[in-house]
Amino acid sequence: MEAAAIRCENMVLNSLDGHKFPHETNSNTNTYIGSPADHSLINEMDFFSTNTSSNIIQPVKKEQQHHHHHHDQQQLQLNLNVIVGSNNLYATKRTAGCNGGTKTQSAHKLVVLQAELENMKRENECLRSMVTQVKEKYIYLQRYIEDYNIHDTTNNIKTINVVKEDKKQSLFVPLDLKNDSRVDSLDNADAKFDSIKDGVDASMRRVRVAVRARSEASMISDGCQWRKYGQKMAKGNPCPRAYYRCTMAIGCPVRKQVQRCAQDRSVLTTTYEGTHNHPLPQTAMAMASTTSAAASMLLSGPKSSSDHPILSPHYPHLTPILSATAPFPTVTLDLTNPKSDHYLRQPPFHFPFSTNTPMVLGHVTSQLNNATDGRSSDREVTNAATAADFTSDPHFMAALVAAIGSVIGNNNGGDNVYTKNDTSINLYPP
DNA sequence: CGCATTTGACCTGCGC
DNA sequence: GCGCAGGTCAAATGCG
Repeated sequence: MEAAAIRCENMVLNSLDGHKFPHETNSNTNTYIGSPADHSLINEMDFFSTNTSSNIIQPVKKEQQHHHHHHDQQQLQLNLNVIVGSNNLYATKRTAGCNGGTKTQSAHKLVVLQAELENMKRENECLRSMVTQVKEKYIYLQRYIEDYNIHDTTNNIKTINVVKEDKKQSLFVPLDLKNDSRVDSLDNADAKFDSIKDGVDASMRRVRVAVRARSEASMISDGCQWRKYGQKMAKGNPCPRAYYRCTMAIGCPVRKQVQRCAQDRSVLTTTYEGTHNHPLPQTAMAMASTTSAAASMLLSGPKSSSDHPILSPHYPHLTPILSATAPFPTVTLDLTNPKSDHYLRQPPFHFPFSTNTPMVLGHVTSQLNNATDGRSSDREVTNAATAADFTSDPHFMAALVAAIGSVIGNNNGGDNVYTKNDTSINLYPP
């Protein structure tokens, strides 16, 4: 805070360089404290110098030499004296050697002080005007940066943080300006930065990827460490829903829900939410990259349908679809359908997760996440098109293939191919 | 005893 | 405004 105040003081003083003060045009009659035209520092004034050829007010050079090493500090003090007013100046002059003069001297002194006061008032006006200009320029730049970030929020979380941090470092609001309405706008801008960042973070955390798989275990092992923090009975499902949070790193926002399917108790639905903020073991990379890619896709929105891959009609089981019934955008990967034999010619596929019971990988399809309550809505129809666009994203599909490859345990290092140019998935080449 | 799990209470958003 | 459902918290409990 103190450093910021000093920096602002320097900024204001620097901004005064080259500025022409009103009194500069009248320098023959008076010498002014802190005048840019007179860079020699004046600590005290000898109002009663015997040197009649000089100006009325003479700087005391001896004092200047004594305090040369306190240049900046004393300049600040002098500016403070200017603001305080004439009383302090009068006291200063008394200490400069006034031994009590005649009435003529007092009258003369009064005239000098009044003139001094008037000029100081003008100087203060100039300073105030310059501070206002600096402040207005800052607000303009602030809004410019703000608008720039609003129009580029898809991949700029880091940008927002950097700009906000820089804004905090550069922000200085003088105490006597805090009641200014324009200063309040700075606070609003700051709050707006927070809301933008929080909004992005919240949306990142709310995007979900659900995996349906057959397992007799209470929870599939996906390579991460989880801690259970709650359990609830969900409506329409006699099986409780368990809530877990990632404990591999402090503050990791990733959470998951585990619940058995009401129609088929052998099916376990695991819903992931959020992105890990820490390195992951190899066994957890596939699933994490899938959820991360899905989250990114949902945030960036559907792409143009003009470049749809051919995989959707040929591999309908690899078409993730947004959930319409879930409260948040959700992509469900269904690994339970036995019709997968038609597509996957290497049965049985053993689930690599550390469940005690091997699971037969079924039809690798994606479907609406309505397994728990069977509800449907109009949103399903509208989201179907969105989901079709969703699958056209090569990054998401690459991550999806990686996850599926790890799930089915048949990823033999490069055989499972998905390329942007081919826009197709070849899980099992001939 | 420390850590993980359980479980009831509490909060929040949404629909009526 | 009220009730419901989903989600989270935190004290109580269990276990190694």
